[in-house]
Amino acid sequence: MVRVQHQNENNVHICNALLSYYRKHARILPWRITPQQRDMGEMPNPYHVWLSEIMLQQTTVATVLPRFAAFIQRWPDFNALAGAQDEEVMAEWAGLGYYARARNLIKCAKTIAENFDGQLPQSAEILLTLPGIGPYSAAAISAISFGHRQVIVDANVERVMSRLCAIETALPVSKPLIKAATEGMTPNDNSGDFAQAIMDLGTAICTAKSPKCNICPLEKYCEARAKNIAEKLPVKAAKKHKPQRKGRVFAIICDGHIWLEKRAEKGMLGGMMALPDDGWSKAADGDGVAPKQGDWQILNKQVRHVFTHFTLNIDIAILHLPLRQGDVRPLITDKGNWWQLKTLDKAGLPTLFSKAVEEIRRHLSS
DNA sequence: AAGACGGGGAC
DNA sequence: GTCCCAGTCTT
Repeated sequence: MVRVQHQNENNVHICNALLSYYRKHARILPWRITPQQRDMGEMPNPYHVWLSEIMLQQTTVATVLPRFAAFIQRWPDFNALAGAQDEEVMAEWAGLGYYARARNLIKCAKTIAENFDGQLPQSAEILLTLPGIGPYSAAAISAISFGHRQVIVDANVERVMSRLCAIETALPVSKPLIKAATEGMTPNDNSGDFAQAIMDLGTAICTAKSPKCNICPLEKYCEARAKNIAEKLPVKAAKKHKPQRKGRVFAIICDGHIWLEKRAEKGMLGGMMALPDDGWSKAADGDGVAPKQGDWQILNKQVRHVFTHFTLNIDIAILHLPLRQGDVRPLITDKGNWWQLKTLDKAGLPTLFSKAVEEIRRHLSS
């Protein structure tokens, strides 16, 4: 059909424009090789690609850069990461958010070390079976690491394709349309660079707000630009109201140290070291009840923190507890949980608890 | 199909 | 404040 033929030719032009843009303007990132290096037959380190893709899920490049550097320095390959203590990895991930990623990162590394001889499998189908690797990551890792032809759809691709094709159907209903449009445009060779080209374009030019259409290499192909609706796309479903929650965290202090608990593996902040709380992390306000009897002091300053599905205001309760000389036994609370004694340091804690520890230190030094 | 799941950066 | 981001997993 004429329509399809036209579509295909146009796709080739757009694809070439993107690859040309990437050749000239690709961001230099530590987990990438340049298009020129790829020309020379070089391939990126699959461990680096995998680690970066997991870290980049819902997380910006600027946030990932220092964390990626710390991880590859401490654990340079799958076997090293698989051999690490789980707690060390969780602590190194602290502050990055979405902690299920860290738990799955550990599981995935151990699977690769044990079942795949420390080598990342190449096929997207197998990658998809590994913990923490979904449809996007499986396609991206397979294409970028090993040059397999994959159709890669992330938030950048969704935005760029929605605009290129003037898709006015709202996400996520439009996802199949976007996937089909991307499939028709993805080259047989270099689908990894093609996707990364869209990501770089989406970050630098085809941005969510105030896209720079006047300097876009795809301007003449963009249907949304022609209709002057680029900034309105993609349409998204209305977001839900974010409820407010309140609660309390408890800090037992002894001699510059603090008792922390390891949270359950599942659920919020799962597997992370934490200040004990009064129940706010379980779908409701906290009850304010301390996990251990004593002369608790409530600090004046509250801590506010925004999670994905609720905002939280907590106060901080402090109890000074003398420690017998040399006594480092775990403290057993009235609820039967075990706490571990740690130095009063915000490192290795999720951001909410880092903020709380900051307040506690401020209080103690005043 | 919808909800759970962090945090930071841009405006 | 709002919106967004190289998503995945569970229900």
